[in-house]
Amino acid sequence: MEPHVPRTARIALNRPLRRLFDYLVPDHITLQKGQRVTIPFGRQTATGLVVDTDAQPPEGITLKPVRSVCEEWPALPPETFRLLSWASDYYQHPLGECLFTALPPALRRGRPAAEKKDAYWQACGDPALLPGNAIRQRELLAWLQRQPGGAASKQIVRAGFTQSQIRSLQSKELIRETAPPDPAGVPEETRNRIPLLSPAQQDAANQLPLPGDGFATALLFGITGSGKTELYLHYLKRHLGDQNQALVLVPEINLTPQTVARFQHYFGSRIVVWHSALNDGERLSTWLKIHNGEPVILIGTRSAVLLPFTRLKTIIVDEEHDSSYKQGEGFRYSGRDTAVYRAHLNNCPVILGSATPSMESYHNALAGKYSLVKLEERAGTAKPPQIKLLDIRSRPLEGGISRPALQAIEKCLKDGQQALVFVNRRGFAPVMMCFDCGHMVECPHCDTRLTYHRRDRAMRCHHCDFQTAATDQCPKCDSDAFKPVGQGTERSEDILTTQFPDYPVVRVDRDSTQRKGSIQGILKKVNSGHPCILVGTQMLAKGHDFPNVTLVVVVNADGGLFSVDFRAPEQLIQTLLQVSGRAGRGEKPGEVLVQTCHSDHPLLRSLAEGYYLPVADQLLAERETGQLPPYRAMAIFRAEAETMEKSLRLLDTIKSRALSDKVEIWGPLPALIARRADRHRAQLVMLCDNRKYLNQRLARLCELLDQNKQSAGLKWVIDVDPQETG
DNA sequence: AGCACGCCGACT
DNA sequence: GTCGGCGTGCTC
Repeated sequence: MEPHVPRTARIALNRPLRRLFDYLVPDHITLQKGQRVTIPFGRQTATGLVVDTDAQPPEGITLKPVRSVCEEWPALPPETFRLLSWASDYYQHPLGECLFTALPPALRRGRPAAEKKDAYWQACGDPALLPGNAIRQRELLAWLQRQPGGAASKQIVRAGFTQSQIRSLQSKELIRETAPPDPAGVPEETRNRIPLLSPAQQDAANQLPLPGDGFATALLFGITGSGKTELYLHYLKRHLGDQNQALVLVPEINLTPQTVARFQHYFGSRIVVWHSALNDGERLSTWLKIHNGEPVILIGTRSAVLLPFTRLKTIIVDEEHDSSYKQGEGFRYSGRDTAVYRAHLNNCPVILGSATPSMESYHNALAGKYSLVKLEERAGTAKPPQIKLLDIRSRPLEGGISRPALQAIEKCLKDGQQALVFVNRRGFAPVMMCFDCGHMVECPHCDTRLTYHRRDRAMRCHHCDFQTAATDQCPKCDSDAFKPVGQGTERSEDILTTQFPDYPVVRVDRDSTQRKGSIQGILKKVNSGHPCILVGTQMLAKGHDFPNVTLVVVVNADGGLFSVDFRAPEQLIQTLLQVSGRAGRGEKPGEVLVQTCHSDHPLLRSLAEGYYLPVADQLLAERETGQLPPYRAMAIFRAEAETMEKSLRLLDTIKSRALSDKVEIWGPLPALIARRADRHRAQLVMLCDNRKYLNQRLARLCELLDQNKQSAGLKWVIDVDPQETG
């Protein structure tokens, strides 16, 4: 008879540890991968996820038993589990933290996987029965009597009452629980409603890979205004099937009520959203829906790709080039790339849509890994805008705007149309400067200048939380000639207001849209069609549609042309085209004026032709010459410590361990912003034409770094496929 | 990440 | 004399 072999489970915890822990499995418990358990961990009790069963436990350690299972089913279904294991390995991030990011906050904290149902209350008694001192209870009862169909506890609390007042009224039987009313407002799916496609759209639609045909990636190159969204809607309507799930990834800024409403128009309550503004309850409820296999179409941002879909049949990644798909800290995954891998695991199609595809996706399309589907015709009768380069060398500028641009704006307004002034603020924020001694105020904790905020006359650091009141005199020489410089939107707004006093100037940027709902007000005003000038940054380039804008002026296009960041030119071109797309939708043709000091720059000249792919070809050629991504895989080691020497020394040891003729190493060098919040930062760039090899090297380096304990205060991270090279 | 253990400064 | 600062080390 065999000796009794105890059953064990290998468990991952939500801790920044590149280690797993083994536990005994009591006889009455059976476990499978992805299941959530409660375990003793040190002196505390923790929630863990089963990663493996009956693995060989390390010797010389007495295993503790698993305390209990949280639920009988795996919180992470097999495909989701494999996706996260892959991501942990690919991005060199601890498995436990990766797995836990796929759980809603409630489940991370060990709460049960059940919805707390929100009790619904209805008034049913006479307020006269209440004692005279129960003023708030009487008010609540009166309030509740005014609510037709009753109200949820949540609403009652929001109206200013408390849970204990509800309980008191319940015990006196003056209110009773009722069934919640049917969710109103969201229409049911209208089965035969389907968007009408133009011949060009239909042609593109016919080329897309279908669910059921297995894994395939399509790059849908659709110019702005070509109607990609109709295409998605049509595709899902035709091919998804009513029992299946679909995932539509969008950048945070594009997940607007308008977008959601457009999807709801065709799919009603099948549409479900996932984004950063959801609260814990909403997150849990949506997560459970997805896990249960309800046939939803989920529109979500980056992290939606990690949800536990069980009937996923199609993935769409809209604006696939958008850099916000890459998480910039912690688990630094790319939502887009993870979506492609998910489609592969799931054997289903994935559609990457963009008017300005990323170099990565375009390269894959050219290499035949992705199919390239083109949609190069604007929907309706709209014509593509004319892009003109306006060389501003030795031209006088007012608030950053040249005479010819002002004249164009004037003409546009006189013709009864709207103009959009785009301030490309990459690297241009207003700073306070002394015009006598040239002094600029720097952050005491970072190697950055403080930026000036006119609204509250404060100077702030964009890299830490330091702020201070702006002074009227130069803090160094006391001169009165201490003024904000730079090309902030506020400056341009001033100039335009004085130049065109008869027309409204509407500023659209972070500051002016922060108040909730104010963007709606702005849109309403602008969409009324009266001539006006819109001034803004990045926000203007994305999402919102301004059908009456016929002129776009780009104040400053040069920021990205000669940057140290190899992705800057690509991002510049994408932004310029994106903002150009704001001009002349509908009947009116658009004009775009790009102010530049380098009108002979090949990229800009190519852009002025109005077509993206030739510019993309040029950008790709530059990447190939430099052997940069996507031609080689890139990873960055970043280190920070209380001194630069410490950071550089660590990276030097990493470099010596990583040296190989297969890997090219740059640095170590201080980061672009070398000191941030009093920490000194440096980085080491690694390039390799064999991604697998680089990945193995990185894994080995992590192992070594984990074994040798670092001196205190020294922190390091790996960024695979970095978006920011500074 | 937590949490405990541990060894040095200002206090009832 | 002790309360508590956060440096260091460990968690199956």
